[in-house]
Amino acid sequence: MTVQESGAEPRSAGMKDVAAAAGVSLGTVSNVLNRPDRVSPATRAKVEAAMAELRFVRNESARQLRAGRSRVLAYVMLDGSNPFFTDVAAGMEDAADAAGEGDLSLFLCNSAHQPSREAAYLGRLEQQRVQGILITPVDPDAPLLHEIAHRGTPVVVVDRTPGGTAHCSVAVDDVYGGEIAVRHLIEQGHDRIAFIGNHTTVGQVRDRRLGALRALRAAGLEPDHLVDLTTTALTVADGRGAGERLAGLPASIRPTAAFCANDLVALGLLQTCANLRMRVPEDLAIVGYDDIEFAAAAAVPLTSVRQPRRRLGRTAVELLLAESEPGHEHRQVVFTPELVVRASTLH
Amino acid sequence: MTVQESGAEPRSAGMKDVAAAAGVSLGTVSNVLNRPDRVSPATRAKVEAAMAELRFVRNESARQLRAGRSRVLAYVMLDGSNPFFTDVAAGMEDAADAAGEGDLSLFLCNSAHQPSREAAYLGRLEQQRVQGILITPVDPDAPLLHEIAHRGTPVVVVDRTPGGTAHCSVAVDDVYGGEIAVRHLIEQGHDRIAFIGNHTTVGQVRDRRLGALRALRAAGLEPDHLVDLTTTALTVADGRGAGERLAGLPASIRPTAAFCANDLVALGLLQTCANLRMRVPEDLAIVGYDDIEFAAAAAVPLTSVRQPRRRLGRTAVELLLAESEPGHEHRQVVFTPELVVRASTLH
DNA sequence: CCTCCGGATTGAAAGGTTTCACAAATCTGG
DNA sequence: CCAGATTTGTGAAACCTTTCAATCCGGAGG
Repeated sequence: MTVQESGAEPRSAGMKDVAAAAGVSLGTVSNVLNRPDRVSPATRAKVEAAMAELRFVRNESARQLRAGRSRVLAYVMLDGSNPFFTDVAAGMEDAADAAGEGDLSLFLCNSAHQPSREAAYLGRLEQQRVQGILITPVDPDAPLLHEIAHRGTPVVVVDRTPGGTAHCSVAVDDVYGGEIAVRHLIEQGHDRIAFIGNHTTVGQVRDRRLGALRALRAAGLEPDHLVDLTTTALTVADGRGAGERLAGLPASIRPTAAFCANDLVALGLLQTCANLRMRVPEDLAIVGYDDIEFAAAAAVPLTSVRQPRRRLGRTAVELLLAESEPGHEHRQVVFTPELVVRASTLH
Repeated sequence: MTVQESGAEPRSAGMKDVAAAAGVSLGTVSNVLNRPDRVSPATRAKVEAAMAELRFVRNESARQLRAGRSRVLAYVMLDGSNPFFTDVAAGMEDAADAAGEGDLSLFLCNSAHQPSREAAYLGRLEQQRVQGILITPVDPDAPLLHEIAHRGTPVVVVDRTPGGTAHCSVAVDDVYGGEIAVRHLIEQGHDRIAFIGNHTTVGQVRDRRLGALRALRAAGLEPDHLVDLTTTALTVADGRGAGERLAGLPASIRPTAAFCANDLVALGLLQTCANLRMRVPEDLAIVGYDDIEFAAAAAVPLTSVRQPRRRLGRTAVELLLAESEPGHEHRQVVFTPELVVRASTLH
């Protein structure tokens, strides 16, 4: 009963072949695929048998060509090895699964901070006529994003607040996040606090620092109670380096607490403390940012500012899907972060 | 000079429109795109101007339809939030960039351990006629993979060793990895060693444990010098739990060292030690597996078995691209892991 | 002046699916 | 047994690009 025994695959079978094998017309095969209820059970069975026999695989390119748009969403992530972004992506997957009824896939693209790679992905995605692009861009104000949106592919900016209102976006209130972190430290009795991060280069970090200053002001402390330890990036190594500089300060002016621009930095700092026998939180209290899984898993569990990562991702997808609705207006959604207090700040 | 001012985009321009606008034939536009040297500078300029004017975006679906194959690779990853896999993916990106001359993109799909999601992605990718699929499967012996490969889409299995020789694969020698880990512990004077992991359910973990036993045997120790603390998965929480069980053992039989099936478990164990005031490595030496970035960044930097993660990814892509060569034979590449010794095992 | 040549351009076919107006077959109820 | 409604099935057009054989043209060589 098998149809062929030769080893070499004939060029893969299309609907035309299926139609011929089943003795029906092309249109009927299409109906079996797309509107099974419009076709009698008997013919449907015949067609399905033929499809199995011929190992028919639907040709997505042809479908898309006809349809004009694909059923694919893509997230161009800034850094695939940062747990923060993978969690955001997980939220997107959930939303895509839920919304698409199995008919919507999410592809991930990692720009790894490289503008050229980001541009290459964007170009490919646009040519692919994807249903929409989610992106945490290297540069939130790059004109390419506007162009793409303007040419008709919906774009949602994630975890960045683009200057204008040209796209939908989701973000977290970083000023507030900085504020609650430092307010907590002040409440714990600290009044000389290190800020560790690259606030001169990254907008997010600048905002967190502004929040820190606001908390000081609210407590009646001068801005110089915030001691800047500037890093070049936000890696564990940067945290270690900052820790050494911190330890090198004379005890009279050394901060008793540190607010780190992200958890990686905080973990690096924590490691230096362990090396130098500084006790956490007794000698130095530490607050991180992001509340990645490893923050809770550290030797001294880290107090951290939690961002609703999965929620961020889910919302981004929802905004994206809403773009196709008739009278769509771009929305800027801002979430509020939350302080998670753990041992690194509690005596 | 602009062509239209109305707000609504007319359905996006195709090559036909460009040809009309430039006053040339369709074929010429195609030549400008694909074989620019075959076209005179003058006409090329005209055509390029028209493309810019009309905001022409090439339609990838139509290209693919004609070409029969796309220039996309995809990695279906088992767990997007495990740094191990994101590093493997980074290696793949490098290789794809290098090999494709900007003409090959890698998309990431996260199955998150869910067979249904994995199957959905595989179906979509096959229908998309991607150039090849890289996958760390939920179940390495699932028949679906064979079917796909058999229907003509190249498949490379990553970090798993499928039973047969039906695909190319890249993996790491887990038996050897287990062996060097435990040999190291033995050399440090330990002779009662805990093994922490889910070796009954995961092939990789089973192999690591086999290696551990082999090291014991080589040192003339009985297998019962390995104390199994079985976990349900390999998370930080599992590590914490195992740590508590370990601490609960009577001192007379309590192991003085632990070999953890991955770094997450080791980090969890380390945290419990910190809580319970067990010193590492004095009271308990710890070896992890994978050497993720956080292993080095832990409060007590972890000794760990390093897998060549990026190399794994690069090689996988190379194997995949080699599949299209004429007389291709499937290859099983196995890498050798390497022990990275840090403070968690050194007095 | 004619032929031939090579570079530039053209036109048509092909690739696999979806859609839609339409034909055929079957059923409803009078 | 018939008109009309309903259910099934058909055929052709359309989607946009690439490819390739064929045509066109100006110029070189005879």
